[in-house]
Amino acid sequence: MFAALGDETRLSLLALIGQGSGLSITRLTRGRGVTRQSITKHLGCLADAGLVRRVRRGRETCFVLRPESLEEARRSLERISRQWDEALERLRAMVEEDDGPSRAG
Amino acid sequence: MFAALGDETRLSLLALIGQGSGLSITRLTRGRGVTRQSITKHLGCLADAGLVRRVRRGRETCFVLRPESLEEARRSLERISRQWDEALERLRAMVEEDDGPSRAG
DNA sequence: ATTTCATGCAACGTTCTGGTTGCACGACGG
DNA sequence: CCGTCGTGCAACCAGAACGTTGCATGAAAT
Repeated sequence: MFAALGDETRLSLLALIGQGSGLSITRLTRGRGVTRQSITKHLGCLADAGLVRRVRRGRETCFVLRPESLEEARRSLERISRQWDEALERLRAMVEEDDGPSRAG
Repeated sequence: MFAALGDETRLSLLALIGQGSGLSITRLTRGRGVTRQSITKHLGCLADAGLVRRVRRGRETCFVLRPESLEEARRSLERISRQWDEALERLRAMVEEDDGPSRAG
């Protein structure tokens, strides 16, 4: 999922979808200087990561955001930050004694 | 930066660094089934993305987390979610009238 | 029915990425 | 000093990712 977010095109695509929910592929392709197929692939990638959802509307395929996934990503990041905090606190505790981190792993 | 997070190895590396700050490259390589050089590259990638910082300690190079960057990533995600919320509200406003989103773009 | 529009699929080429090997260098311990 | 440990750098390879072209299909407009 972070891999899906890790591409410039996909990230901007995601932002665009977030702004105007329900945009078609052709619409999403405008002004990017790449072909529609390329965008289609990126969109597939985003959908595959669960970040967007495909909605068929007549002859066009529209995409809508799935905020739940974004939330999930944020939580992952938060978890890592939190580990950092805990590590810091543990470190501080160790410094109190003068033994050192012999069994740190 | 999301690209840096988008790799399984790097993500776990980041988590490990978060747990035991100040781990050396060789230490970080243990039990991964890949060579030290590979890990070195990943670490360079993380450092390049500003997610970790290199700290030279004698003959070994240790890595420490930079929580600020994680925070920044979380904010990006939050911004996109937020856009979604706003879009939703705008959409609702349109439905109130009975015209529909004809000039959505 | 025909034309046009929006897509989907598959094959292909090029560029990145992740991983490996081999070698050189600086730091630590005896 | 000498041997060992932990790194850094460069060359190289295989597989994945990005992007393109060409063609086929279903829906909307005329």
